[in-house]
Amino acid sequence: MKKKAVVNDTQVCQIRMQAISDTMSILSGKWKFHIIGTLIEGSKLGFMDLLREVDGIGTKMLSKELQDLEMNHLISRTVMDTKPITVQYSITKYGETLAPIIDEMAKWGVAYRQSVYKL
Amino acid sequence: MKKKAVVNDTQVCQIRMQAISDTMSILSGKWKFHIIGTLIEGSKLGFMDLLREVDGIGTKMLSKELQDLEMNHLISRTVMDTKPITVQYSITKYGETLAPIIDEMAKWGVAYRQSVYKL
DNA sequence: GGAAGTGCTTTCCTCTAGGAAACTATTAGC
DNA sequence: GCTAATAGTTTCCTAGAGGAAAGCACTTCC
Repeated sequence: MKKKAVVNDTQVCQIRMQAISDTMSILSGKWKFHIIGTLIEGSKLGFMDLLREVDGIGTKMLSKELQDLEMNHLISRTVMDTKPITVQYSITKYGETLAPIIDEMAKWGVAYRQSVYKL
Repeated sequence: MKKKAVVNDTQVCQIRMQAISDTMSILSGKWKFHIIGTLIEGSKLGFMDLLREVDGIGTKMLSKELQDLEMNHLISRTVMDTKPITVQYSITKYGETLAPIIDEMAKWGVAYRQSVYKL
């Protein structure tokens, strides 16, 4: 008989692992953290604004990632009735709940840089 | 003249974004969070233990991810002088500093599940 | 009337992350 | 001698992530 997993074999762990997988799949990809981070800083931004703010991203990726995030209710898209049509993207209340994760990651990243510098 | 980015154009933001990128690149991939999470729970584990605990991972991925993590000083590898040679993997003090990030992600994932359930 | 700005979508391409399976090497037990 | 467990490495394959560039629809300025 095959040995069974022990450490992770409690319900709490299973749920935790599942939760982490969920979070990762929602925030997967190279750009979502940057987009969300940018939208948290500057609340209302247009497509072109984001294209300029998020360094290196292209139109296809931005468009796709924005759709993903909107589908998950993390950001909201509002078409404005302006002369050349404009769109405003902003974080939802729900999206703002990601701030603690982003903060922790930023904190850790900064500490990492410092620890590497010291070596 | 091309319009310039505004929101992210402060030093604080640049550093934050860089820090987030660093963190993401170190924790990139499908498995690192699971491996680290597992090692935080059950401090000392062998290769085969991890293979059983981290559900779905294969030998190649596990081997590669462990090397990555060791290179970044997040885990330590100790070869034991036993009859069939065994290896012990465990988190370093430094690796433990990731716990807050993992906790936040787990918390958020759990909340996400609940919010989806309510809709 | 043409350039330039808005907000995308679509096509085409490449690169790599990740999985399956086979293989190495060593030791212990039956 | 065969099986099983230890800890990996190597090879082969593919699905998908992501980039570059072009196209599309609309408007406004000069």
